[in-house]
Amino acid sequence: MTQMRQAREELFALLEQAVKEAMRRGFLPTLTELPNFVVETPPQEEFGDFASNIAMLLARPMQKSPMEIANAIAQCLPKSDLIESVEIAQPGFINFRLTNLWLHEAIKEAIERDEKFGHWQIGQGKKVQVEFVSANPTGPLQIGNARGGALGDAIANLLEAVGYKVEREYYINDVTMSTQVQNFGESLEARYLQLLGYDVPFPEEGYKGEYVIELAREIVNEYGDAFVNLSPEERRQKFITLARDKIVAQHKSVLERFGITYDNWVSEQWLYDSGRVAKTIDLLKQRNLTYEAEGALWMRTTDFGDLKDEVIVRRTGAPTYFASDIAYHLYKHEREYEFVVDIWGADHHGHVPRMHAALRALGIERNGEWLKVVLYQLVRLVKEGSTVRLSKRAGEIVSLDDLLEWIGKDASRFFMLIRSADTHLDIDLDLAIKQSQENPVYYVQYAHARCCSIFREAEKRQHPSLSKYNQADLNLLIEEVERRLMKLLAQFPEVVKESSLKLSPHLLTQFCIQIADRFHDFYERCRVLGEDVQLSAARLALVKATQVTLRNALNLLGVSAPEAM
RNA sequence: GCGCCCGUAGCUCAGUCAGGAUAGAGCGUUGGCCUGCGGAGCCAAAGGUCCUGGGUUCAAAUCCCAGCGGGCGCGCCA
Repeated sequence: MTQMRQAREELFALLEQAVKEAMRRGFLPTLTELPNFVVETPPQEEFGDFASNIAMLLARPMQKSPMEIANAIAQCLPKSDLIESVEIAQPGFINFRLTNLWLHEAIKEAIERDEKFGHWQIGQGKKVQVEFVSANPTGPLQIGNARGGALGDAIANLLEAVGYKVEREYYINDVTMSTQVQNFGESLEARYLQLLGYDVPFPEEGYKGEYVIELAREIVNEYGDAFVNLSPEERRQKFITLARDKIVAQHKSVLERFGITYDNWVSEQWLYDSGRVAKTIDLLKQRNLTYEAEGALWMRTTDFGDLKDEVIVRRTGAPTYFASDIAYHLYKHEREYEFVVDIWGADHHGHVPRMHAALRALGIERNGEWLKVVLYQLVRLVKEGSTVRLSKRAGEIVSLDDLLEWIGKDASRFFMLIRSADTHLDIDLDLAIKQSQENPVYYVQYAHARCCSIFREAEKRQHPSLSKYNQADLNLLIEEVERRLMKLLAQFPEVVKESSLKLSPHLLTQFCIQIADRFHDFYERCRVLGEDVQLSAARLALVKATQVTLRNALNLLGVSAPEAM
């Protein structure tokens, strides 16, 4: 139980008691049931620490004005050493200003729990899965994949923080008979032969990127002309496999540089080879969920909320992507996850109702809570005020490698998580590498480094407060900036919980910026290492709590928290 | 045509799911602050038809309906 939660719940209970007492004394009409009121953080500092809307919600059933009700409740509030003062405000809010006790407890909590500060046991160790990036092995990962990666990994971190056991999974869309994989293998084959001096045509719809030539060169270096004399079928097959393996290895490597390590890599081809796709199709048939039409096999997804039925086996006899994806989700289900999260680009949003329909049809979906899909919108890069244009046709793409080279891992991840997933994202490359306050990544990391620097300075000077901050008297923190900072730090566990349950890391990113803001504010006004040892110790405790909070928050986002910059 | 996402300050966006107070933040702009722990900083000001129009409500950026604008999807591609 965090201090913030505890304070909130205590107020909640006090309000309930007060209403009952007011009814008993006849100040208010008697109701058998109370409405679902809230105790929340008010929008402005001067309204106090917490506010409740209970009086306004009671106005209708009680046939009295909210102000009148609020007054009656305030009069009947039981005494509590939590509350400093209570105010009634138009149109009927009850505002509480609390004593600083809970804030002090929160600071101590941060210092004591250290890297566990902000963590919860909500997940009770249940197993969940987050699947993300899952690109076609036909080329380098791009900035869109980077957003998916940053999101997926941060969401995984957040779910871990609230107590789930999380597996990160990458689904390789490597089906060799798929048009794209075939095409890619053929492109690679053509480049290989061309490098060896053969005059072969490049496939018309082939992958024209420079990276294909580079891969071909690698193969020439490793295998020489060993594939020239194979039969065309054999050679093609060989190249398709080689292409897949090489690209998957590259993906793995660049994702590691991006700070992402997966627990599982699942191959779509394997779903076929192991018979899972065929079994899935049989299962759908058995359950009478399919019908044949126009030479293809369809699934009745419309019976389960989809807009149109979907083909699962083509006229050619080849199963569709939808079929293997059902097989894939059945495989996920077999592994007994409490729920699974899929991170997809917004261009896949048409796939969402299909998958939900299929899972409902198979009885896997329990009230829409098992498969959680997070869709993210496109990312654009902006440089000198204009969009960095991408032309896939010309083979010019901005890859994740490029992004990492230009702005580095921390800035990439931070910016990818600064907005909610379902909003378009512009990343200003000039801003992202700027080492100044304008750049939020630096601003936040700098705040952390500054906390560390204060401790370094204290050690250097052997400041006597250093050994005392663990038992500091936090009552000495009386400045408004100190209180504001404490209040924000106290919110951290709830922010973690909320961003986790909403699968919304950007809430945490925004929180980081706020902390940095208030910390710099504090730093500017309050000297930490001064002559008053007791005061210094108290402020050092606040700095430590800030450091812990920032470090934990940044780590959840996958951004490093440097001790010096 | 149908479906999904977005529309909030000059710019980029929080806030919308769970309706509450004078709608917030960062950047930019303007003006100010610094001899001590990192100026890689701080303060202040200006800046808004919350896309439009209806509806529900004591109360709407938030919920409902109808439009408008932008993006995406609607394939026996993945």
